Amino acid sequence: MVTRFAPSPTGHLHIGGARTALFCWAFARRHGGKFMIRIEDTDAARSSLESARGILSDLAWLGIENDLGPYLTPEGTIAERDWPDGRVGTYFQARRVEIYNQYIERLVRQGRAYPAFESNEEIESQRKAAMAAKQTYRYPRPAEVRPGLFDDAMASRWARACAGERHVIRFVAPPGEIIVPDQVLGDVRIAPGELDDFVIRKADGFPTYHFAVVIDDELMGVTHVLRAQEHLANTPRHVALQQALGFRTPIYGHMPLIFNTDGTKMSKRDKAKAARKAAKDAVAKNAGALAAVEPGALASFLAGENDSVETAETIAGALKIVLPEIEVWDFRRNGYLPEAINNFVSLLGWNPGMKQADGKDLEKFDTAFLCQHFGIDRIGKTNSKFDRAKLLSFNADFIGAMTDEQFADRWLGWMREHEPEAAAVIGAIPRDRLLILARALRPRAKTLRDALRPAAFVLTDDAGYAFDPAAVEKNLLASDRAGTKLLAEFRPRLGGLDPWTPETLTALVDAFAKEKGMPNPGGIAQPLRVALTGTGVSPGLGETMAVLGRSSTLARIDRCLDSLA
RNA sequence: GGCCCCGUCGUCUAGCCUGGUUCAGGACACUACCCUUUCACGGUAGGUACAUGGGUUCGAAUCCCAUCGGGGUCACCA
Repeated sequence: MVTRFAPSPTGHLHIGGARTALFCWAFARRHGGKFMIRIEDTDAARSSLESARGILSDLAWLGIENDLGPYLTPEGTIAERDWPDGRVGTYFQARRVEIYNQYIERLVRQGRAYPAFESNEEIESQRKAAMAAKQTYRYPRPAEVRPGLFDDAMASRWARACAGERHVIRFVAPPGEIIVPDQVLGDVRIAPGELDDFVIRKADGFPTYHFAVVIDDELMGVTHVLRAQEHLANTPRHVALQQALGFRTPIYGHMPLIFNTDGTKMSKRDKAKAARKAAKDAVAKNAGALAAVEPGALASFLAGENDSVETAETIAGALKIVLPEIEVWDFRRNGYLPEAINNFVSLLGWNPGMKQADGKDLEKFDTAFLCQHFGIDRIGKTNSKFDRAKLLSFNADFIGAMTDEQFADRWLGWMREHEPEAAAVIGAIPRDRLLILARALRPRAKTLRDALRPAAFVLTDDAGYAFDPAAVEKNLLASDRAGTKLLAEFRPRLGGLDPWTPETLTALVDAFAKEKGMPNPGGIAQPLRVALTGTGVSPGLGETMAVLGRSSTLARIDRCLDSLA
């Protein structure tokens, strides 16, 4: 049994693609088969090795490993794995053109395909005319083409093509009904005459998607094809081709689509939309808000003339907003965990249908579970919407389930990749304090990036943070500087505390509050918090002071007191 | 528009195949309350769904039909 994930390397790995890959992989694992990756780079203009590398990297990050096809070496180069007998060679379609051409010629000589010489423009104008007349355009097969015959007319067409005349190769669509067997949807029947003579080799000599897929699925031994439902309409073409070539038809399963919550397709354009909206708001409030963005680019972007992701990201950076995540890379960069993505995405269009011991639905599981239980029979038919809030909750749960050690390591690992400056500071903190920091941050973080915000107080030195005027007013100056006075009174008690731990520090604060007859420790905790972090919001004070250490804690209090004196 | 697919809480879904045990269960989100040193975490409680209309049947979320609604696709892109 062989399943495959066959991305075209024209960008990052889309979250929907991740689900497809995950399911194909899990299905192969479940049945002891092989999982293959094939790169569909027959669109020479749009494909790039860079994209292929990115997709492979995202797949590896998710923990999806292929048995066949390209993979990323530790050095960052792309290598390929083949069957032991080397029967496939390469899994990059652009390098397999000669193979496709052999089959093209075979079909032509059997009268099942033929060169066509109309220009793109001719076809395009005919199509437009048909559309204008509200009719479905179907390429009219030339009268001289006789299905199943390679006669003089065909031979002459072939000769013109071989002589270098610009042409495409079209497939002779079969006359009968086509049945697409689908394990998710059931048999889908397409009436006779629905298919026209579609192109199987482009004028540039590359096969079209339809042709390359059919040849490769056969040659690479693919037995099961799981893909998104947007491909369903293509499948009759593939079945027709398989029959003409005498190939077997793999088992198909078309999976429901994934949309945004508002029902629109999840696409890169969502980033542009979000950035444009934020930018317009910002510029309305303050004309100079986006000085960081090149004016010409900004103007055309705001006018909706383009959806440049670069411009969108520059704007997001300047405005400190987070763009909607669409691709795996976005989630990765924003501090999502692969286990959360895998788990969440598994539930889009599939469900294990099991109960936990407490009777609730089982919906938290890892990829090992998926590899044990995934089956086509439980793939749903209805499209789903990508609910970021639920993903976020899953991510938070995975973070919550970590130990402080695990969190510290993974947080740092993420930071080294995505926030090197912060990593330099946090990485220099001694291990014991780092673990206290992890303990303080972990319950407050839904993503790894989230943890950066409450960690702001350790990212600056003792004189490097600013005091939030409102917080200072409320907690230190109000009521005749009550907070300031308490803070000054509390400060000396820190001097002799031993040991300096979150627990002893918390106890010290509590004792002081009690001694002063406060109803709760807030009266001293809040002034202290503002002194130490500059704001009224921070992790628990015990942890905060423990991470800071005695000298920093005292220095920060002194600096605060001095600034108010 | 043609062809094709789909239709259970706001969202993801269980239940549907093998009608009754379901005036429909879970999760996320939401609301209220509790906990609390800020922010979070946590705890408890709550509201919200079988698209509509016809059949079939003693009985339908479950079977059939129609309507309506949503989606995909109609490239020398994949």
